[in-house]
Order: sequence, then C-alpha cells, then structure tokens
Amino acid sequence: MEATAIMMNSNIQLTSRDKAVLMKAPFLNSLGGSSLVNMLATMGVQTLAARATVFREGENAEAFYCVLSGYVRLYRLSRDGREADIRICAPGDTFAECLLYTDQKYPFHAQATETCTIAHFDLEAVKSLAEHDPEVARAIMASLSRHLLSTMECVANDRLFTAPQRVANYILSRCPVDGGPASIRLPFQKSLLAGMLGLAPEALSRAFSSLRKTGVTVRGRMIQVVDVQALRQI
Amino acid sequence: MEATAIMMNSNIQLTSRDKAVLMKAPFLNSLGGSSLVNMLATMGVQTLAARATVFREGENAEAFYCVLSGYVRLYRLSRDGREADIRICAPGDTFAECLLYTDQKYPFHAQATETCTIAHFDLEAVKSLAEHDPEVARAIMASLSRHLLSTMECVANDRLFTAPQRVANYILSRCPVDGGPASIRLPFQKSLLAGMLGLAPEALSRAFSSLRKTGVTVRGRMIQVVDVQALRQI
DNA sequence: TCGCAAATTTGATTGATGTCAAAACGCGCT
DNA sequence: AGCGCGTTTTGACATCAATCAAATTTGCGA
Repeated sequence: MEATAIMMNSNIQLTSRDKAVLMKAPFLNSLGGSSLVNMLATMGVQTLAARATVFREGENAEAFYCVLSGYVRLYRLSRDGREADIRICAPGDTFAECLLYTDQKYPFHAQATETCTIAHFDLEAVKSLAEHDPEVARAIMASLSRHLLSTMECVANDRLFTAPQRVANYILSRCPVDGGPASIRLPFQKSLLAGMLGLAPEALSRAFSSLRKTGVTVRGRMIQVVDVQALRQI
Repeated sequence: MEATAIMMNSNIQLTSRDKAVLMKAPFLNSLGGSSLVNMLATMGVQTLAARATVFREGENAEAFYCVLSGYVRLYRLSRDGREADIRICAPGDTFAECLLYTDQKYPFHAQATETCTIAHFDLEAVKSLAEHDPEVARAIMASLSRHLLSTMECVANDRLFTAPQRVANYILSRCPVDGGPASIRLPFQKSLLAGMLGLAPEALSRAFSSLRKTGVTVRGRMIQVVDVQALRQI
C-alpha cells in the first residue's frame, strides 16, 4: 500500500520505451488534451518481479491495469488446484477494465510472468472521468470492444481447432503477410504460449513437432517457416 | 431492406412481454428521459422464423441487436464445415455491440434457433448518441463489461471443467439458491445447451447420465435435482 | 567456457470427447 | 389415444490432449 502510494506520482521512473507503449496503447492513443491529462493524473506505475501477483481472485477491485513491459497472465484455479489461463496480456494491453461497471471483486488471478512494468488506474476515478468526458468513455468502449472480440475469438479457436491448428494460427498471426518464408521470435517462454492456447506444455511441444512436416522449424524461441501460405492450409 | 425499413417504426408490433424484456435489458434499464427516447428512436424490431439467419460472418455490420424473445445463436464455421457456438443469446441479451468501435464486418454468424423477436440499433446512430450522451455511453460500457466477463468465464469453464462439471454448473446457475431439492425446466432444446457448453449433443447426454448418481434426473426438458448442495461438489 | 537449474521434449499411458450409426424417446398433431 | 417425425440416447469406436516420468536441451551466471 505504502509502496504503491509512493509510486503513484513517480511517473519519472518510466523508461522512454514504457512511455511509448503507454501512449500507443489502444486505450490511450485516441485521447488528447485534458482527457489525456486527467487520465494520466489518476495513473500510477509499478514494477513487478517475475511471478509476482498483481491481484488475486476475490480481492476487492480497486484498479484496472495497462501492461507497459513484460507479460501478465490472467488465470483461474479449479478446486483441485489446476490453473487455466484466460488471457495473456502483452505490452499495451489493459486488463480488469471490465470491472468499471459491474463487479467489485476481481474474478481471476493476475500474475507477472517475468519482470513487468504496469500502470494502474483507479476504477472509481476513471468511472467518474468517463461520466463527464465522452472521449474517455469512447476510449473505454473501444478497449472493451477489442477485448470482447478477442475473447470470443479465443472461445471459437478453442472449440474449432486442434492443437496444431491453433499453433499454426498463432504463428501466422505473427508473420508478415507475404506468402513466402518467414522467421519469427517468440516474445516469451513456450509454457506461456501453451497456456495462451489452452494447452499443456507437452501438447504445445507435440504440436510444434507435428508442424515440422509443414515446414516449421523451432529452435529455442526462434521459429522458421518455409512457406507461410502452406501453413494456412493446416 | 424494404421490409426492415417498414418495421423500423412499427414498434406497435411489440407484445407487452417483449416490451418488458426490452426495458429490463441490462443495456437499456439504466436509461431514462431523453437518453431512452433517443435510443428507442434508432431502434427497429424484426421477427425471425426458426433457423433464420440474422447476419452472416463477413457481412458489413450495420446494426447491433437485442433479443426480445427466443434464442439467438452466434457461431463460427471451420473450413471443413463444422460449427462452433460462441454464445447463446437469451431474451434481454445484446449482441454485436462490440462492433461499435472496432470492426465493420460481423465476425461470426448469427441465427435464430426458434421463432424470435429481436430489436436492432443502427451502429452509427448509437455511436453518435454515445458521443454526446454519457448515459448512453455508460449503458454501452456496462453491457460490454458484462459480456466480456461472461465470455472470459466461458473460456475458463471450457479449459477448467469436464462435461459433467460444466453441466452441473449450468444447472446450479438456474437453481434457486437453497441447498435442498430443486426442479428446473430447460428453456430450449438440449442440442442448444450442448453447443452453449461447447459439447456435442451426445456428450451432453452422457454428462446428464453421469450426473444421475449425483441425484440428477432428466425427463425431456425437466431436470430434477435431489440435493443442490451435493451437485456443487462435482 | 563450464555447470547447473529450469524449461522443453519425448515416451507411455489414461481419460475425455468427437463421430457415426442405430435404437429409443418425447412431443405435437390429428 | 395413437401416429409420426424430429430429438435424444446409447453403443462402438477413433482421436485428441492431459498426465506422469524420464531424458534432453537451453540459457544464465559464475
């Protein structure tokens, strides 16, 4: 609490990269003038160690967040202790902003998967900003819309595609659009990608190896694709 | 097009039940005065036959919808023609409102599962309403938030629970809260419930029969639960 | 550069769910 | 009350992915 309070106004600690991410976040990039100023005034920044908890399911929700660097994992636990990832938040993503108008408890756990910098915004403060400033409301609606779409996409992917297909989709989503060869680098550990796709790490590994025959080569975090077009047929 | 235009202002055709549903929809029930009047002015109503298409994936998005009676199914197709339900919309639910600020194409198919009455709202019109009327913006944010939460819930359920557990959760969600015996009636066909839970109809059927030993009896659309408390332990 | 701890892969197995076909059932209609 | 069609259930099977355990590999820090 004390530490958080201290950090509230110390936006000085933001690296220029973090600042760039913040301003390009879908949630802020449409704002200007006083809307932006007011929004930033309610903001605080915090740095989290790897595996640190942002919040736990059931805690009172006081803020929503925007990832500046690193990746934050949202997940739920079953009674027997198994974890299921609901979303992996990349730099620029916001999370828990869906609590602005509904619940007062966080409905899932949030954990930093590595050293992370995140901005937090007081829910009450932003709610009243939104009441008075249509620009802020617009930004929030746009952000919520984007999330809802991507979450529905996630449901559809889980229900429609097998593990190799989901992995292929992920690779394609990070490939330049042309149809030739491509090479990408995973921005995080494979176990995180596995959770993101709703798979056990072993299943991800097997999915990669089943994609070898389609021209996908994996070495560490590097993924080489012989023919992007061919991958689309999976 | 012509038919739709004709219906636009003929809200007379609304039954009193439909009207009640409309006004209690989470999306409208916080509105009053001119906000409500303006909103309703952009609204049109249509009646759909069973299995009728509301819109198809890829079509230009011009409206979002609110279900007044019946159930609307949102789904995607895989390349080989399999269908996966993304959401089942009950009376009072809105759908495709996530396109207000993002896409211009519908990202899934929408189909009436039975005779349905639905209200439609022009996306552009509501967007400009929201720009000027914080109450409208608030209603939209609340609606988007609710959807986002329930969709995340859906992802978590799919990833965390087996078929019998999901069915038990569904039953519990429609049971009065006390711990004793309960009896509920499904509001739709079992095949629809199956899709809603991400299951094949056969899997739903087997899930029901595996719940027999926990005191769940199914006859047609009637479901009897001996002990609601016991069902929670599944 | 070496060595260790963590991450990933591989193998063997189990469990859960989809698929296809056929039988049984429920529901509305006459 | 009986008929008939569409829905649901059941059975047999195939497939996919989770799990557990063990072998490798990777990446990092000394």
